[in-house]
Amino acid sequence: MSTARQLAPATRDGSASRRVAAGIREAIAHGELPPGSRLRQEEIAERFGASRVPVREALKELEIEGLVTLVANSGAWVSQLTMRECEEVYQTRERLEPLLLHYSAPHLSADDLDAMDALARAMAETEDVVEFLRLDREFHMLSYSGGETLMLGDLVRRLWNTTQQYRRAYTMLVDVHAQRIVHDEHRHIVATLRDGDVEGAAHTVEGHIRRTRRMLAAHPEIFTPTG
Amino acid sequence: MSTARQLAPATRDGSASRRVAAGIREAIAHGELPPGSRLRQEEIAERFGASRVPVREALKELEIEGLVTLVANSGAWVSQLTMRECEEVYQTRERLEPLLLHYSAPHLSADDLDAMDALARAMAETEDVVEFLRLDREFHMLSYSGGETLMLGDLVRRLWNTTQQYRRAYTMLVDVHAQRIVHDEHRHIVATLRDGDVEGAAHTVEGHIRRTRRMLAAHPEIFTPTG
DNA sequence: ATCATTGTGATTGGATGCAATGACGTCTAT
DNA sequence: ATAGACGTCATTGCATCCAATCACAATGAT
Repeated sequence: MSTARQLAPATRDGSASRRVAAGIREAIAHGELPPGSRLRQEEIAERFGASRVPVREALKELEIEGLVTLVANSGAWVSQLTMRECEEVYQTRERLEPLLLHYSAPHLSADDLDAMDALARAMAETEDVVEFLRLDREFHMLSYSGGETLMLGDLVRRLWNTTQQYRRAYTMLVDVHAQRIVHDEHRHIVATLRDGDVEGAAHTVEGHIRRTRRMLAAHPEIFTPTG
Repeated sequence: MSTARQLAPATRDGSASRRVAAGIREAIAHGELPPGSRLRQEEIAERFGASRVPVREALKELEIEGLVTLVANSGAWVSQLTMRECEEVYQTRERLEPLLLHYSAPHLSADDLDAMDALARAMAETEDVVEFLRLDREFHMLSYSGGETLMLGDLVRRLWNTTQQYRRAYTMLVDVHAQRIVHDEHRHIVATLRDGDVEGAAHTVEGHIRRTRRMLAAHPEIFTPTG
């Protein structure tokens, strides 16, 4: 009956809920679904050409990840972070990302480092906030791509996802060109990694995150009322 | 028709999947479901007096937590950790638990510290491995109970859950009385917390976890073939 | 006029049913 | 005898269906 269902023709490969979750995740990341947005099961189901069952599983998945807040018999909303909570995520990142870099660094190829360098350069030149954020994320994720970890990699990705909104809000607030120090840090990370100085790179990453945390803390207006 | 269903009489408060997840979690923690066990949806559904829908949501939840491994069109198994993966979890704990203690410590009451002391003493006296593990967990969780965190507390609890099996296997392997150093560390944690030396306590916790990690690494026979 | 109350509609939670996939055993051909 | 192909069965994935709960508005009482 439904035409939308025909577009997703019975793949039955167990990927429906995963596809829905990925779609919602992306919509949140892109700012299409800002924090506090209501998520109606039926609406989502229609959008992705699925029934409500995989949608519910996707929402569950996103809830555990912290991206979505579920209330029984009431509904689902895109999670909002207070400033305090955002700082918690950043402090967690400060501890985990240096560790993840230790896992990843030994397996990064020269090509990977070149690509990181290119991303850092592109960031310094772009004017577009969205592009800036995309490149930044890609830079760091590439630096972590060598680590074949059980959960650490996924965990860090989740932490990035939950704070993406506030990073965007902040970046849109300040001048992109005022972020010169970001580029210096990125170049320094690549340089130390080239030298095989993993500890140094990890230290820079930690400082990089800490500095960003403090920048965010200086702009409480980004956050929800109860900051 | 099913009698089991009558025992869970239509609470409809959205807690079915959560109850199922909690039940499976506990069964895994208690060793009733060892790593590698197959989890059949229908079987679980009957056991908890629910239909397969909440069971699937529970399995999804446990998969994200890392306790269960889901394979599309095939089934669900209790996750197995290699030694390398277990070490990753422990390294993650080494970084996160000191941070969590920083959140918690300022809100711990004198009563909490007394209770921790009592738990540490009880641990030193028990002969039972299961009791030993229960007390150990309670001791640490109590030390973290003051932290009103968004995700850090849950995260740490999850990390404990995924490695519980291997802690038990290790504890059963060695003599309980050989763990004197554990008790010293626990007393030291309580003492430093009483002094208000959070940094010192955090440092001890970090060392405590690191030492345990190395103890586990010395017993590769605990782990699954691909260690 | 304000507050409590009741009823209606929208939306979620959970149960059942059916199609599809995968595993396993059996049969056949070389 | 062994390897490959086929068919059956158990089990999962998803859609549909029904009941319970909640939000909100309209009504009535103080």
